[in-house]
Amino acid sequence: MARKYWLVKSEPDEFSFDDLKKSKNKTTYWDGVRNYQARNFLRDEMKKGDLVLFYHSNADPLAVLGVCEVVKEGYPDHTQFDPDNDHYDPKAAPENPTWIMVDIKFKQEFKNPVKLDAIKSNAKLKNMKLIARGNRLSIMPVTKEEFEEIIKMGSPSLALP
DNA sequence: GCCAACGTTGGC
DNA sequence: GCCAACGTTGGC
Repeated sequence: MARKYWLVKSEPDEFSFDDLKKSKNKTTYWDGVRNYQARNFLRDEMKKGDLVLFYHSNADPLAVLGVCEVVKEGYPDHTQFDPDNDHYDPKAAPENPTWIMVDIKFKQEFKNPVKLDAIKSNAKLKNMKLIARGNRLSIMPVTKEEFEEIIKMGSPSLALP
């Protein structure tokens, strides 16, 4: 199976790219996704070794900060069972979890964060879901071509395996 | 802070 | 199963 490419959004006030870099083993579990379409990506399609663009939403600047990698495939998001957690879901049952998370690991920080404006004005990126009208998905697939173009804009010298 | 767009909920 | 109401997202 060929490697897939993704983009995840995070509000840096909640969890920033820097927070990921400072996490233990530069790895975190991607909890709190409560959208079925995004859940299906987490559960069915994100595989170990897939590469992920890390985007800051509701932020200044609005930009892709760098790249991380899926290091653990979909497993139950424990926060759905925790009444004290903001993402608690009273309808979720441990024997049949509704919500799924993966683990991602920091891989590369861009020299130049790739700003939303730059993405919008790049003709090669005009079909990115990120800039589609009304898009609210927090996890979305990115094509190989789009991924490579973003890399080129962010860290021209970076060679990816 | 505004508001358009979208997903979810719940009454019928 | 429809759809109005509501809550959330996220750029501006």
